[in-house]
Amino acid sequence: MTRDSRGPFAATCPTRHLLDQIADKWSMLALIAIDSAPRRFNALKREIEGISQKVLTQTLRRLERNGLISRSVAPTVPVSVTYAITPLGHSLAVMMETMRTWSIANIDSILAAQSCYDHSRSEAQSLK
Amino acid sequence: MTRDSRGPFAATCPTRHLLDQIADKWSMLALIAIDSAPRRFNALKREIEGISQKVLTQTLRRLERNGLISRSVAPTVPVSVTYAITPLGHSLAVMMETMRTWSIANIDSILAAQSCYDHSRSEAQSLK
DNA sequence: CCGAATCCGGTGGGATACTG
DNA sequence: CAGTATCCCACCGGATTCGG
Repeated sequence: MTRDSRGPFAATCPTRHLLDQIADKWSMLALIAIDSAPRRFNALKREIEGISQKVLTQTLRRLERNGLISRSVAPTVPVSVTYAITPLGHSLAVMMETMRTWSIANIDSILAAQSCYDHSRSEAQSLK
Repeated sequence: MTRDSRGPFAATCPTRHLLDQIADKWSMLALIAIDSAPRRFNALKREIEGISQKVLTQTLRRLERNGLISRSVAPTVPVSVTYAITPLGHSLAVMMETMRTWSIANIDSILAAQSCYDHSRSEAQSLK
């Protein structure tokens, strides 16, 4: 965990560092959502189906800490908080969008591979 | 959790489905590693610093199930198992490589944002 | 060498209630 | 509205052992 001269998989390389921070589905989804337009907290919570408010808060904090989104508070009553993408975050979101496109184009191949795999496994199971 | 017509963040859309499967750092690292060249199990374990053999096995199984890598067993003694990338997996790995390039180019910005964020937080802490 | 199986501690994350 | 605080439990993943 100390030597980092052996390539892109050493524990201390930039790739690992980035992956540690944003390689989870909630971060990516939140980034995509905010990239399309600035959003309020509850709007995001409603839009990202299945996320809890606790996890959303944690996710937004981490994205903000990494300089990928910005958080601005309007001193109204009650307070309204808006999250917006930063230039850095947008350049990352572009790649997320590419992945989104890819997933739509290749979902059928993946589903087919899954059912094929599961099918061959259940066969092996039955003749045990 | 049932209606998927409201856009890319509904629980059942392809993006979510893909993210559920591969949006973790180990999957991405393993995919990049295998994409560069076919590998044996222990070679991967040695290369991907910090992963346990249990988690590596789980990760490889999931990638295989999704048709992103292939697993071939050579009937030698002892058995030698080789993992290789599939065309589908390669097309995904290309994007992972793009992210890797991005992370190297932008790691300084991220690190700067982090220390800036942490610094302002510790200030707020001290005058509480 | 490649993996399956078991045990087990830590923690991620859900549910709920409360605050400014 | 936008969180924070607390409880609590499932499951993730590490260590170890065993098998082909």
